[in-house]
Amino acid sequence: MENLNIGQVARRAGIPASAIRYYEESGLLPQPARQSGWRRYGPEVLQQLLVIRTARELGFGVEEIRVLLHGFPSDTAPPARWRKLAAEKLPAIEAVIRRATAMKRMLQIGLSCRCVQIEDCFTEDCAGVVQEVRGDRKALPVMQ
Amino acid sequence: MENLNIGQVARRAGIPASAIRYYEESGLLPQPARQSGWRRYGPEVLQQLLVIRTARELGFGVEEIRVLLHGFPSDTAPPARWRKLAAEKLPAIEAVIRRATAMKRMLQIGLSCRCVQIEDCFTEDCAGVVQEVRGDRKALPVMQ
DNA sequence: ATGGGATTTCAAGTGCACTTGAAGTCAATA
DNA sequence: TATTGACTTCAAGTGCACTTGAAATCCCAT
Repeated sequence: MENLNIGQVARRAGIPASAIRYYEESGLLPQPARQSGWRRYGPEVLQQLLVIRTARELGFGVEEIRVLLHGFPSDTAPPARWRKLAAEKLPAIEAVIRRATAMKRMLQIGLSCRCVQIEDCFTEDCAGVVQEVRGDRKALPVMQ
Repeated sequence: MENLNIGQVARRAGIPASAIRYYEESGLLPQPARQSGWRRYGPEVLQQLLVIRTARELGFGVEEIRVLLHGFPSDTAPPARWRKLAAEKLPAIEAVIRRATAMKRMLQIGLSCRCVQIEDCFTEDCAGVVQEVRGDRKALPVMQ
């Protein structure tokens, strides 16, 4: 009642069991207790999977998440981990926010477009929208 | 002087020539003029690639971008395309913005964490941060 | 006219994040 | 006790977005 097997965890977390095993294999999740071979999870795994899912949906790779959770020397206290992670990741996250906001504006500006052909959107009335939205031409750190 | 071959386009757009060919093959870019086999591009391709790159960096898939640019019946005027795209994509983009903003706050909250072990961040002082940041547990449309 | 670099096509390879399949084991129910 | 469904491992497969390699062709400078 207190412990869950992988199927129950999968259902509650909204993540396939196969992905949970993959996360464990990738070092994102600690190895759970076993009962005659079956994985038994405590409730904290749901919180951990929530963190993992949030980070994945934001575009963090599995390896990056591993570093966040377990990639520091074990004597590194959480505050130091958070500082390092924040220093590394805040710029990328802010770039994501900027670009998504830009894309949103692009769509909204498109709503008032009066072009006759879609090609015109690149050369006429809508021209400048992309530039306006994304002034730079330089590569942005693709957070993917 | 007015027309560019693929290498020059690649350099100016910051996109590998191989990717430009791939975009053409995928129907994102129209087939350019040819001079004895070589692709010759007009300057508008840079604008088009800028749109493509912006969309890609925001997480749109190649197929989605194809639909935006060329996936409508040819008698569909741009305003209708924009409306359809906005209706379909604004929610996803807004979700990205919400989650990225949440992740940013999570990192910032982490900066004031006083946990002794990283596991504590899931159970003690930092607890609730993820929930606070990502109230729901339901699947969000993963925009990748 | 010749060598070097840019380009062509086509097929195959890559990396990530999983997913699927096979063959076997375990737990709960009839 | 027998079946059914959930679970196990391990290897292989998948989908996306490109990238790389090979062999041929083309442009330009010497």
